[in-house]
Amino acid sequence: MPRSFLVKKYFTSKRPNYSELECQNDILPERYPLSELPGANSDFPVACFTAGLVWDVSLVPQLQGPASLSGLSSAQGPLDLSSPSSLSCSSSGEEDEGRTSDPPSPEPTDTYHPQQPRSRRGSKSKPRATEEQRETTVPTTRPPFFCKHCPKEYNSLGALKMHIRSHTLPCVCPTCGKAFSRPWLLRGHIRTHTGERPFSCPHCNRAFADRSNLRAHLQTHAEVKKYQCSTCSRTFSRMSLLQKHVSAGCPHSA
DNA sequence: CTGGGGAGGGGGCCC
DNA sequence: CGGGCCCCCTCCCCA
Repeated sequence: MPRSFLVKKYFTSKRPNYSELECQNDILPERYPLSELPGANSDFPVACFTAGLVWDVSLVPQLQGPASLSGLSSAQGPLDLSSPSSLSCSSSGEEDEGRTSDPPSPEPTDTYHPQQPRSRRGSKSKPRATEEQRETTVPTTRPPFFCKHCPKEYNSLGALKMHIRSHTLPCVCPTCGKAFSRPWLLRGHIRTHTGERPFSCPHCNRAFADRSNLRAHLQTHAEVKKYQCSTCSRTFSRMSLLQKHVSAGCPHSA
């Protein structure tokens, strides 16, 4: 979903790293929305094979791990259509536990359980390196914060609150009533109603409502794609395709 | 069956 | 501390 329809200020100290995307393509992204394409590393494709830019299937954890912890995908339970309240999200969502589609936590106790040590980081498949580092190098002195809806835990209240929104889904689409955890998810969803597609491909005429989808699309233009089979060296634009390739039995594996 | 688009979710970072 | 945005990932569906 458009996680990025919100035009943003680029040129700030922090820039999105699109080099990964574009380096495999030769054209400069003039039509890229927001003119944001990175200082285009128009490196040679091969140069992109650095630091894991091309995924080797051997490095991929067990395909399809517990990946889908997003039990919310079908979180379309009974929505509270009574108060669409435009695009605004009811910020008091943390309290109304009724809307979550997640099964209640086995331990429906309180939200915070300082002191109870549990496994850190209970979700994302691939934590960012910086965070990884931080966690290993900086001894966490603060007690973890536990979600009362699920077993997840966080080191900061802010992170926990953010997570809880995925249970309470305070942002409701005024058009169809679908609920989302964050305002920008809702705004992206609204694009599906309006048909707005601000992200156009610099290589073809296609346009997308979601930057992530454009990014995936750009892979289809790349000669050398991001995900590579360690056996036959064939590359794929998506992890899922690589997984299929492997599970279907790479012709070169036997 | 494969490749690709559409839609959505999550955590982290910066302001 | 919260909002906004980023990147990454996944699932579903269709050509």
